[in-house]
Amino acid sequence: MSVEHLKLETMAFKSNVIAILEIIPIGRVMTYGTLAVAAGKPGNARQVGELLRGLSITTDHPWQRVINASGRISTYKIGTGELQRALLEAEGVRFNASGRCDLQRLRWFPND
DNA sequence: AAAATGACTTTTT
DNA sequence: CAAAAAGCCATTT
Repeated sequence: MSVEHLKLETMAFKSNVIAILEIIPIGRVMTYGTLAVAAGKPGNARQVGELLRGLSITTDHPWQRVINASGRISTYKIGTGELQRALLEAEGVRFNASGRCDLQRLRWFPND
């Protein structure tokens, strides 16, 4: 495989992630890991996070619908996770006392 | 080119 | 159940 091809592959991965991100229904969530799987690169959860960081929060993308595998907010490491939580609560996502949401019920996958 | 990094995840304490 | 360790992999130093 050529280096060029690999580069195109990661570019495709990134646009896939964005495309999927855009169609996550309001009030539903995806984890970094499953989003990576849906975009065609299992094991690349961290790279999904990297990409989302690049979107720099103020965009129109529904970045708030991506959370970690334990059902919690992960953005506190780069800023305040309060914003993400508020945005999610505004669309109906509830969080329990330990900061977790019901992943079993709210997890979404294309073709759910 | 080797080592560190990190919006992660899974397994093991 | 919470915390630590180990695994992971593209990107950045």
